[in-house]
Formats: sequence, C-alpha cells, structure tokens
Amino acid sequence: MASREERKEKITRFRHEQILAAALDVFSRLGYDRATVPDVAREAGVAVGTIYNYYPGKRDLLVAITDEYVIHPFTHLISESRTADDFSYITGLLENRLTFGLEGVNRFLPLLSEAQRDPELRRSYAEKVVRPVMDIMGRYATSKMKEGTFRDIDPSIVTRAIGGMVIGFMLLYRIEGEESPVHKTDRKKLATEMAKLILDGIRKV
Amino acid sequence: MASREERKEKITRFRHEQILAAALDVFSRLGYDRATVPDVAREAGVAVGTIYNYYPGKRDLLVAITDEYVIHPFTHLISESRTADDFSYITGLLENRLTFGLEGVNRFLPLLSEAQRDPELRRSYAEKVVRPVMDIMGRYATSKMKEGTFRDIDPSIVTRAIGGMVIGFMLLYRIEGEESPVHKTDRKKLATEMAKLILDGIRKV
Amino acid sequence: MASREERKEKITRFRHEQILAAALDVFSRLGYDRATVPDVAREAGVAVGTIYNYYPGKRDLLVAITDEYVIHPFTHLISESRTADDFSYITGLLENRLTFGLEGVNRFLPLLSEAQRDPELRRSYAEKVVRPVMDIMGRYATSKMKEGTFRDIDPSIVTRAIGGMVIGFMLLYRIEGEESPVHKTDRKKLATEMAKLILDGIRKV
Amino acid sequence: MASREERKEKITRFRHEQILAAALDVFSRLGYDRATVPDVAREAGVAVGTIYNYYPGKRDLLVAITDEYVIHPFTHLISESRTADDFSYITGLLENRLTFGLEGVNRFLPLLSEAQRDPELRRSYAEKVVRPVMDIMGRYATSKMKEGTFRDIDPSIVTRAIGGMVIGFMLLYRIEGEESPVHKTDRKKLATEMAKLILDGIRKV
DNA sequence: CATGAATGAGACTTCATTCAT
DNA sequence: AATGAATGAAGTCTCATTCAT
Repeated sequence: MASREERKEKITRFRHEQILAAALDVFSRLGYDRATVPDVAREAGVAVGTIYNYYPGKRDLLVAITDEYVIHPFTHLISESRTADDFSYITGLLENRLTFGLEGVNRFLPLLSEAQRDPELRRSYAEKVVRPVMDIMGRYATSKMKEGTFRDIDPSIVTRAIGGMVIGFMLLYRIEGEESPVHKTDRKKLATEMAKLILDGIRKV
Repeated sequence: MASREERKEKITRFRHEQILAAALDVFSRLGYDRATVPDVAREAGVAVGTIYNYYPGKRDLLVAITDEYVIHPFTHLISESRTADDFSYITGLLENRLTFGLEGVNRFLPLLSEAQRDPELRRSYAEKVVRPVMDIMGRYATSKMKEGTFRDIDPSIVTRAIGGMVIGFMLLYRIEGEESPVHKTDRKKLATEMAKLILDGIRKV
Repeated sequence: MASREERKEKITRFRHEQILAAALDVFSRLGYDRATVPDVAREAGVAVGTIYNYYPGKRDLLVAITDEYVIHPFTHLISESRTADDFSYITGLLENRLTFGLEGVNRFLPLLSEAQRDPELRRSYAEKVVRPVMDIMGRYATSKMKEGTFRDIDPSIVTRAIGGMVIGFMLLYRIEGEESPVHKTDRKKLATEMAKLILDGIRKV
Repeated sequence: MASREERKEKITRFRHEQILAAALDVFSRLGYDRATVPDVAREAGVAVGTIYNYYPGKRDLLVAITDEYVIHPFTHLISESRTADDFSYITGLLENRLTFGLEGVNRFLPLLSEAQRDPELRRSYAEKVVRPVMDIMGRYATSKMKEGTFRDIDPSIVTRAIGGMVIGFMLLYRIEGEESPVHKTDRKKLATEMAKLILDGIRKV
C-alpha cells in the first residue's frame, strides 16, 4: 500500500514528467529560444512558478528533455542491440527507425538544431548518441565484411552516410511538408526502397 | 563612366552586401534568435541605425540571407545542370557538394534549422531549393532507369534518400565535431566512398 | 502539574521563540529584504507553512524581533535603572553596553538599519527605546549638574552625543571589521578610555 | 568651441550624473533592496532601458553612488586636510560635519546600512573612507599629545569614539525624527556643545 | 545617408503567501 | 498543528526598433 511518502514521490515524478512533456512540445513547436516559460506552463497546465519548483531554469528543461527523450531511449536501444544475421534486419530496423522518426520528426529534429548551438548539448549528443550508434553499426558492418557478405567500404564513413541518410531524409521530409511527393508514401515502402538502395545501390549490375 | 546615380547605386549595393555578409556570419555563429542587431552592426562595421536604412527589420535579414546565399546559388546551379552521362559525374558532384558543404556546414546548417521554425522560410526552401533539386535529380535518375543503367527504384524516394544522405552526413559531422573519426578524412575519399555506396550498395554481389 | 492546556501553550510559546530566534539570525545575516521566509523556516527547522501559523507575515517577524529582542530588554533595563552615585558607574555601564554591543553588533545593527526604512518601526524605536534611554540619562546628568559634579551642558545634546558615541563606535567597528586597530582591544580598555573621554575630554587642564 | 564629439561626451556625462543622482535619491528613500530600477528611471525622467545604457546593472548604481558621493568627496576632503592649530578648529570642523551630515543624513546613512551587507562595499568604506579619516584624526591627536595639549588617550580609540559620536548622533537624530528635542536646535549650538564635551568632558574639575 | 542614444515590451526568475492534505 | 507544493505578482535585464542630430 502506498504510504504518504510514496504517494508524494509519485506526484513529484508525475509533475516532472508533465512539465517535461509540455516543454518538449513547446520547444519543438516554437524552438527553444522563442518558447517562453509561460508557454510551457500553460501547456503543462501549471503556474509559471511551479516549473521552477521542479527545474532550476529554462535551460535545464532543455537538458532534461535531451536526457529523457533522446539519450535515455538511445541508451536503452543500444544496450538491447545485438547483431542480426539476415538482410531483413536492415529493412526492419530502417522501417522501425523511419516510422518512429517520421512520426517524431517534428519533435526531435528541433532538438537536434538546438544541440548545434549549445556546446554542452552538442557534446552530449556526440558522446551519448551519435558515437555509440555509429559504433554498433560499424561493428555490424565490419563483421559482415569479414564474413564476406559486405563490400569493403570504410565503416566510419558508410555508417555515417547511412545514419545521415535517415536523418537527412527526415529533415527534407519536414521541410517539404505536405507538398512532398513522399509525404503519403507508407513507411514500409519507404523502408524497403531505402534498404534496396543501401544494400545494392542504384546501378544495375 | 559612372554617373553620380550609378555611383550611388553601387554604394547602396555594397552596403547591402556588407550588412548581409555580416548577418550571415553572426546568425551562423549565434543562431538567429541569440544574435542581436548590434552584433550584426558591429560585425559589419556600421551603426545600428544604418542596418535599418537597408533592411526593414531583423527578420528581413534572415530572408535576404536565404535568398542571397541559398536560393540564388541553387537557382543558378539548377539552371546550369544538364544530364551528365558518365558515372564519374556523381562522384564529382558529390565531392563538390561535400567539399562545399563541409566547409560551409557551420554557415548553412544553422539556416536550415531556422527554416524549420519559420513557416514562410520553410516554404521558400521547399519550393525554391528542395523541390527543384529533387526534380533535377529525379529526371536524371529516371532517364538512367529508362536507359537501363539504373535499377528500378522510386525516384522521389531515392533522390530524397541521397540528398538527405549528404545533408545528414554533414549534420553528423557537425555534431561529432573534432572527435569524429571522419573529421580529418579528405573530401575526395569521403566522396568516393559515398559514391560507391550509392552506386553499388554495401552488399557484395 | 501541567494540564493539557498548559502543555499546549508551552509548545506554542516555544514555537514562537524558535521561529523568532531563527528570524533574528537570518535577518541579521542577510538583511530583512534579502532573507526569505524559506530561509527562516530552514533555520528554525520547521516548514514554511508553520511560520504562517505563528506569525501573519514576514514583516510581523521583524516587528516581533524588535519587540522581543530590543524593546523588551530595554524596557527591562530602563525599569531597573536607578541613579548611581559614583563615577565608576559610567565606566561599568559603558563596559557593559560595549561588551554586549560589540558582541551583538552583527545581530542588532542590521535591525537598526531596517528601522530607518520602516516608519512604524522607526516610531517604535524612537518612542520605546531612544527616548526613554535618553530621558534616564538626561535625568542623571541634570541631577549631577545641580549637585555641581557635572559641567553645565545641554542634557538633550550631551546624552545623544554619548549614546550616539556608543552606537557610532560599534558601527565603525563593524565596518572596519578585522582590520580595525581596535578589533582586538579588550572591552575593559575600550570602556575605560571612552569613559575618560566622556568625563574629562581630551584637553589637558 | 565644442565639437560634436565634445558635445556628445558632455551629454553622456550629464546622463550618468542625472541617473546617479536619481538612484541616490531613490535608494536613500526606499533602501537599495526595495528601490526598483523603474523607480530610478522615473525619478531620472528616463526609460528603464536607458539606465542600462549607462550602468550595467542595479548594483553598479550602488557602487557608483558610493564612489561618486562618498569616496570621492572624502578623498578630496582628506587631501585638503592640514593640521590646524587652535581649538576653534574642532568646533568649526564639527559644525561643518554636523551641518553637512544632518542635512544629508537621509541621503547617506542608508548607504552606510547598505555597506554593512555588501562585503565589497564594506571594504571600500573601510579602506577608502573610515581608515583614512581616522588616520588623519589620529595624527592630529598624537601631535597634540606630544605637544602636551591633549591628555594621553589611545588615539585609535579616541578617534573612533569621536567619529562614531558624530555618526551615532546623526543616526539617533534620524531615528527620533521631528520629535527629537534636538531637532530644532541650531547647528552652531550642537557643534559647540559637542566640542565642549569632547574637549573637557562632562565632569567639573 | 549615417549615427547611436532612447525607448519599452517582454523575457527569465524569485519569493511571500495560501491551502489541501 | 504541521506540511510543502502551487501560485502569480513583481523584479531585473535584454534588445528590436525609432528618430533627432
């Protein structure tokens, strides 16, 4: 049974999440600089002062968002990653990433922009997200090359090219908006086509 | 010989460029929101008031930068594009884009971030930059497919995947910074490896 | 034996004192304006809300401090004062005041500063502290003059000059801090020298 | 003839003074903490932003006030001080100080209070005001003692006692306000009586 | 035209006070 | 009676823009 202490902590945790979710929403929509703390408060349905009871300042919201919604999920993802052994793995992963990404593109790309400006945030992304993901992909590629399944290409480059492709695709998707010819294409098809490109390139043998 | 009128117009044009270059510099370094008009004035070596004699407001600087430094070059580029007929074309173009891009990544990626937030800017990018470039690439790809040189892949997707790859690669490059394993790799090699990936994929035949 | 009622009242009184002592401490250290109610609560070891169960507001703490720690002791002091008849009386009193004052200078001078700003507090000090003390000293001086022991000087002025000397000395002591040449002089000596000055002046006869 | 440069600098200096005078006025009246920057702006007849064009922040106003209205005059005063040789000197000085002080008591005592709370300000007062003044007085007293005119009293103590007397007298004057019996006494009389006290004490020989 | 001092709306943040538990 | 999370008014400071010189 929940003691008073436990109940209180639960509420505290809930408030943290509630405010952070609101901050993510508002920062994504308006950008960190244009978003105001009252905006976040309104979105969270609390008073301005309440935000400051849970986070020391506006910038801490940004850092917490990064930790909670980017670093944390990726850390999780990475710890679960194991080398798959069939080609459908790539398609599946791509589909998964794309579906997730295109859904969340309006939420997460703005954060990436912010990261470009805040040195501390940039480092976090580099160390906690980009590097580990590239390392996993690189190890996978290397093993495949040794095994003779993959062509011999510099793993550091190819992983960044493929990772970049996913991100860049989403970025263009976001910039083109509803007018993009791929806007209504279903994710499975997008993933399949991109996987084909990655696996076999555009040139006919 | 330059009449007084012409001289005057020349000076006017020079001031416009002087201020715009300063604005590009400052906006890239600090981001549009954090950059202040006095910052731009200082960089341009003019008084704050002078800026307002040439541009109606801060936001107009951003729009003008986009026109002058992104839309305009791309329009030019596009008007010159003609379908090349050998594969080295892709490598060359990639190398060109990458060299240009990785050099300018610190200048232009921030603008792209801004574009995500400003609806009018986003439209400009979509209509004047992304769409035309994708169309050109698409036409090239389609002709190659008809010709039987390229595999049959959805052109809208493949062009956005490849275009995205270039942008995404630069974004990762910027986020990873000097710690990136590809930070010191020379551009020719980067371009070659990426071209290999695009043309033939990672899978051994 | 203590009935429940009595016990309750005892606790109530204790809480009042506990909070007031904390407030005195915090107000002295930070100044009334910079001290926060949570500061006082922390110092008192109670919750913020508890303070409001005992005092209506922050300012009431200041008033209560003044009553409890300044007016009350002085009222007491004054009621006990009787005209002493030998000169050592002055030295003794001075030593007593100085010892008390220099010890408490960090606690009470800040309150005096506050009093300068708050009209109601100023009146309290004027009516309940300054005036009565000056009256007692004045009556003492007058009787000594009549008796022929003291020179003929305006009692209102001389009492305020001497009282002011004690306060002003402490103020300088506090401002000069540890670098003051009198910082380590013992109180007896300070009192003796000041008494000599008051009684016989600096001029040799 | 004033060039444009000179004129501009003159205006700048004037604005500095105008704002500083307003700040002195407002800080004295309300105390540093309760005074708001808009208060100062209103008093100075300028916009809030203008204040920040001349002083980096609120606290800098306080520091500048101290420099301009306390340290600077005292430095001046001290550099002019020379040992006088007749007793009327003390009366004259006292009268001068008192007249100045009682007039300015509402302006300067509040600053002294502030100095108690701000460590940096306290040091300034100690080093730049209190110490030099005490040194001058001390040297004067010592020479008089050597000369045989003054009784043998510890100079550090006696100077601080007399200096404190002046300050403390003003403080009481301010606290008692209009109800003080000395409130309407003319300054000459106050100075004379205090000089008598200082020179010959209260005890009849 | 160029200048830059003046402006004031609006941002972030603090904290006295309340009140449901 | 005690608690401390929630509140929002109010403070400090920034900066896009204007306009007299």
